[in-house]
Amino acid sequence: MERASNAATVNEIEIGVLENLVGYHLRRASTVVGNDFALALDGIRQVLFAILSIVKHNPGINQGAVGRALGIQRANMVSLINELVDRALVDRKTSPEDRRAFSLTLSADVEAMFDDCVARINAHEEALLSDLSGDERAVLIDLLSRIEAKER
Amino acid sequence: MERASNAATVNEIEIGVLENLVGYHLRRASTVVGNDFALALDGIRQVLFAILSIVKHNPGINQGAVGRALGIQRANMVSLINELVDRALVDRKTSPEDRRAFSLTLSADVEAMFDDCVARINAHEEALLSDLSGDERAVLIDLLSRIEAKER
DNA sequence: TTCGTATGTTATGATACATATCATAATTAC
DNA sequence: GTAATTATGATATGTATCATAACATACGAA
Repeated sequence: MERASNAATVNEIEIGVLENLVGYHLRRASTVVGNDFALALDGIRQVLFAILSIVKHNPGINQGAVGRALGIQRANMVSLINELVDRALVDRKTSPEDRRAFSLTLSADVEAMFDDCVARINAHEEALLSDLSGDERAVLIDLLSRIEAKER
Repeated sequence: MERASNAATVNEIEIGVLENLVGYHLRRASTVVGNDFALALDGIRQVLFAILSIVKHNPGINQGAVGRALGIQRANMVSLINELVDRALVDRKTSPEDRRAFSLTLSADVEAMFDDCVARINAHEEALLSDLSGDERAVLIDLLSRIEAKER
């Protein structure tokens, strides 16, 4: 290969206005982190871990509330919770207070597995953010949170 | 509703470790921006605009190179380019230098439409980033770029 | 000329995400 | 207290994203 000065073949591709678009960089960075997360966690997807974290910190919560916290539609929560229940990571029993709803909790013995996930995630984030100082990481999370707040 | 102090019903849901995970916030922020992009652009998805930008700034580029620049697999580029060609936004002709490849260029009269997209995107980003100063936006893009560089 | 590689393509499957509709149960309004 | 409204989980459906494997054709290098 290496056919002279053809942008198609070389690494000198101009991305144009994309360069200054926050949305573009968010997308790319999010994908990079998501892919590395998948490699590091092996089976526990980002969504699944997010649900586990919500359930762990809010025992007895129901599907709809988890979905609302994470921006996931009720309809799409069903199979996600099924998946977690099938894998014995989450216990689902009908709520005593509301017979329509399920009360979700982490299954027994999942705490240790959860902590292991956290350790792997910390290592994975550490690897991806090794170029960023502690201050920079805090600034990043702050800036991202302020964008999240614009959701409608 | 409003059933006493049940986390499931109130807005006081603890997201736990997610709070400090860059990956989580990247995902949420990226989704917020992506959804607003869709509302603002009406029909031109983020990917499609990204491709248009690459083609505009690298006339004659081929599909594979565009995909490499954007992190899109060759196989998945096919239907995306088809879509742009069908909508008369991109011209595709076999490259004179390489009969396997297509030479991609913006269709005639698409420049104006492209500029209109840019204007809408700028307005949409301005709305989402209104809480961030110019410095903060620059810092954000810098931090995101440094994460993107970790792709493997 | 042959062999390895690049390009575009097709097929396929997993995941993500939105919408509409439904039955049941709970809440609110009257 | 009954009726209307709303909430919850579920099912079905469709679109978009993204990865992988396999193929034909064309190019480049040995």
